Amino acid sequence: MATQASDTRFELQKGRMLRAAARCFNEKGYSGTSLKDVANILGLTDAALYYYVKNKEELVYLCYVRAGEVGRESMDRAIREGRDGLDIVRRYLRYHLDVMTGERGPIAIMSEIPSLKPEHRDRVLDISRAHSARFESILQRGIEDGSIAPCNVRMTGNAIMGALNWVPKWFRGDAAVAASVVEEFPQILSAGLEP
Amino acid sequence: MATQASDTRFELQKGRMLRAAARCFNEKGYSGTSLKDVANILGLTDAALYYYVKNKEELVYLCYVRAGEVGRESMDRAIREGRDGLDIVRRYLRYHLDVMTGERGPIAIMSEIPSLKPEHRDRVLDISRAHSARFESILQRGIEDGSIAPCNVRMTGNAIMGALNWVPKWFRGDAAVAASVVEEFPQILSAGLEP
DNA sequence: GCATTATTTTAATCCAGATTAAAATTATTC
DNA sequence: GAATAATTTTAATCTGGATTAAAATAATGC
Repeated sequence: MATQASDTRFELQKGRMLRAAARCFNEKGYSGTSLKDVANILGLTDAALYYYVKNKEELVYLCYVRAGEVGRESMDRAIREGRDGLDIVRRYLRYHLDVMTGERGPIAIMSEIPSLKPEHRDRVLDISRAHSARFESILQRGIEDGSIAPCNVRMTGNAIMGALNWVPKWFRGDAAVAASVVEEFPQILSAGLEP
Repeated sequence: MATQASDTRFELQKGRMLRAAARCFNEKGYSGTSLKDVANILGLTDAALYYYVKNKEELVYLCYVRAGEVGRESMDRAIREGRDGLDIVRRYLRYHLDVMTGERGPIAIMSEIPSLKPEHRDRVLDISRAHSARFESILQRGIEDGSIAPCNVRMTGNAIMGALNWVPKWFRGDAAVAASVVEEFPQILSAGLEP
């Protein structure tokens, strides 16, 4: 057995597997996706996936953790580079959409959190809630620095994150559409925030 | 508001079943929902559901058809009553959210369309696409009558419908939150449309 | 009340797809 | 180029919830 963190081949293949799984889950739904479907994309047999993951539940869990990491990275970068609240929101949306629709995508929609085992479910919920809370605090910051009009940050956050999370539902990998999404979505979603 | 045969005992119970199923699917995910879960809410045994529905696939299908009908009714009413494009958009959002968060709700998130059997899947996709197309044409009408600023109606439609469709993901039946959603969401989602 | 129909339960079976163990292959090390 | 470790496959088993048939109960009409 390899020391997982250092073994590049193992980690590369595992990453490919998570992306293939995310694609399947988004396109075929959870129940409509068998391990065979995921394995086929990789040119493997379903049983081979068990070398990388304990079971299907863990596969889903890791897809969700990965989705969370990608979201956090986009937000980190936006906060680092943005000038004010509104600018950070727009950057976050752009960076995140860029990943979602690009090479590192797709990102799994978290539709099956409740069927994860308790520890995994709680972990994913924590990640998810922390992300929402961070986004709301960016909105709050924007209100305070005058770049965003006063609003209910909870509801506004729900609205924007909802539109964002729904993207994988209709986006199917078309590069032209991807460009259009990255270009226009941030503007569309943040237009209503201006004072 | 066709009440049709829905006042028979059979239809009433079937309606209750669909609402219970929608609630389970939204809260526990599709794979996390057994027929027993749905039956328990109704004080029945899982096998009893087969009196109302051929199988689980049909249960999901009917949840989605019902979601489509509710959406269409809200849109019909908004078009009937609205003054201009923007006003119709706002009314649609309010009417639809009112149903989603009210007594007739919840409405199932369509997460498992791909695992429906072909005829059902195609039917739901048709309904879903028609609904999106109608919404886009309302946006277009708003642009033409000057109530909405020129925009990419496809993308703007995707954004607004995404935020709307995501609501059942975080809304859990709290009446105070429901009031807040119905009150604020339409404004939040349409603020960016004004010229 | 009695016959008929509607609804629900009990008690099984069924089955697709997850999971596993062992064997086979492929890569790596020295 | 053996020896060892990493990866994948083959060929089963296992399993939980879906499904079904028949029997039991409740409702309705006459």
